[in-house]
Amino acid sequence: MKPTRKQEIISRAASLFNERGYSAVSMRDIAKAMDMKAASLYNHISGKQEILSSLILEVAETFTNAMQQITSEEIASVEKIQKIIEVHIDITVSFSENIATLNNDWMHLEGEDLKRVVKMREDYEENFRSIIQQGISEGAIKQNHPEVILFSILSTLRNLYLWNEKRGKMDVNVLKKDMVSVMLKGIV
Amino acid sequence: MKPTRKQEIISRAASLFNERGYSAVSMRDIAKAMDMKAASLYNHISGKQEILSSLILEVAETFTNAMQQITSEEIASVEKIQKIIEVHIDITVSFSENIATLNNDWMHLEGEDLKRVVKMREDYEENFRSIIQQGISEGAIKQNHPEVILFSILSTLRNLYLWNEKRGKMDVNVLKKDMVSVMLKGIV
DNA sequence: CCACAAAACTAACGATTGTTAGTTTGATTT
DNA sequence: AAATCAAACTAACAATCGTTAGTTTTGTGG
Repeated sequence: MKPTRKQEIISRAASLFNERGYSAVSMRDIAKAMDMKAASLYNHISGKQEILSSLILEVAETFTNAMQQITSEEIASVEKIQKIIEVHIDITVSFSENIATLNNDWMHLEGEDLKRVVKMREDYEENFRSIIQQGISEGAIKQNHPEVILFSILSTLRNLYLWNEKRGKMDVNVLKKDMVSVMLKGIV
Repeated sequence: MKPTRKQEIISRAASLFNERGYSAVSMRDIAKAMDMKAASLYNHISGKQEILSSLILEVAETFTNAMQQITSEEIASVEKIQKIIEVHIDITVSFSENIATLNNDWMHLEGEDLKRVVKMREDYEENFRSIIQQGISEGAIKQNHPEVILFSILSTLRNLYLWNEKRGKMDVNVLKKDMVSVMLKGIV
């Protein structure tokens, strides 16, 4: 399916947001990238804020759904963490610019959208935290501070999108294997 | 020593940059946080860009110096990585808002400052990469893809600043021990 | 207490911001 | 060929941007 004009606008805007950030990109910048005038954008979208929220909500919901799926599975905690890593890689491949916008510009969301995204993020982290804690109490995960484990893995996963040139040359399955190995078993 | 007026301005501006990003913070916002009018800021600084570049250059040079110090030491590669982790934690404690600005707003630097910061970043990564590669060739580090190791550790370290409320309750030395353990030896 | 300098102020500038109103173009359908 | 409608356009708006010029206030050392 070829993308609608609206989808094109959102996609080009995402590239610009990722280069300079939401606030530094004007509607005229987006229009220029589309080869049109700023006013014409409003035939397709209701405003700058709609571009931001559709970029962010799309990927935030994708992550939420993936996490709920994994949480509900009846497998060992370590296996759940492995699946989280793999699903992060998959989503990053498909939504790399949405993720960049989520990471960098979520605070420019307004009203209900902002609340929803913050809530989804908190829930996501809480689910992840539970998995780690269960792994520790089962003895499958070492007794490090759970927050340190959570933070280390999540930081790496959330920044995967920064890594697209190098990742492009690397097979996704090899990447998954290496990431899982480094994060679960360490490097020494 | 009590801070100069200029230092106060830069420090308050850093807080605002971290909440909303450089582009979304106006000189009038900074002035309001200082309880003065925007024009008065110019008695102390040459412009918005000077605030940004002094925040970023200060911490970028701190990292560069620390890395050069570690590189020059005659210790095992794994020990070097451990020192990098520890020094990142120390610098994050002292310069957390500078680091946030470096991470999020470096692209709004202009001219020579931008070039310098990008160069320092590349050099830093290259030094880190060499240490990892030497560790692998010595057999002290597992044969994962070096870029995966570099990226995983660096992502975690660069995002430490996001973690200040929780870290505040945690002893820095305990944090260092846990971080080193998680990143070097894994979690399972 | 006066002189001087540092640091605040008011006012304004030209540029740019997101957005709206009203109009024209161009393609498709009747 | 006429009618229709989506999608482009021009023009303009009020607000805000970083910054400058010129003036007044504030505090300090002689």
